[in-house]
Amino acid sequence: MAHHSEFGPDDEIDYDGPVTPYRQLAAILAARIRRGDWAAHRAIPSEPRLVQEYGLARSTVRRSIRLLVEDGVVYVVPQRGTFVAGG
Amino acid sequence: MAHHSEFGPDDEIDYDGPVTPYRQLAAILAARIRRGDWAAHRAIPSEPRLVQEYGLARSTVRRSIRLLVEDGVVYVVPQRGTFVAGG
DNA sequence: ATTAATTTGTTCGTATGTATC
DNA sequence: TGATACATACGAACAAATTAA
Repeated sequence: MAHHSEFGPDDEIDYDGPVTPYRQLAAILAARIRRGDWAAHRAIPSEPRLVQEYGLARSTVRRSIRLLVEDGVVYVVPQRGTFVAGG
Repeated sequence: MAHHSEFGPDDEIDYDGPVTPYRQLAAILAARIRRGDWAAHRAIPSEPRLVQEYGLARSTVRRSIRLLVEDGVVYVVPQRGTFVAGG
């Protein structure tokens, strides 16, 4: 039995589940940030990188990032990258 | 002779019987879920798919699903699909 | 100074779900 | 029954800015 919640972020996208892929990716990235994969004001992987890593379309990846921005988890610098928000 | 109850769910809709088609479909789907065709939190076939598979109108299919929701067998996620309920 | 590579920004088209009328 | 709306996902193309060679 896993030690995370029923719909918690795993590391794989589930297309047949009730949670949309873009929300799954957002949860995954948020979890990785909390876990400390990237520190505050450090860049998370680029959009093409996330596309490759999770097998999603870029438009979907961008939707995830938009969600994370709205939640104050990350911020985007145009033509530069997406960075972990923080104190 | 079949090994299910007298009016139990078959895999075909009987239009001449006493049970309404939408209740038949609901029973069929419930049986398929019990049988393990789809696990908990997995999507069941889409409405258009069920329309095609069972030769029913979409409104009828939706009525079946509503019944299954009321019975706690499945739950619907708007703009996403219908999923098997489960602990 | 040029060029190429990288990264986000934008738009279009197609497909599939459910929701609604 | 049929049509339309809304949300989502994929794919592709191009623009704009930055950075590195």
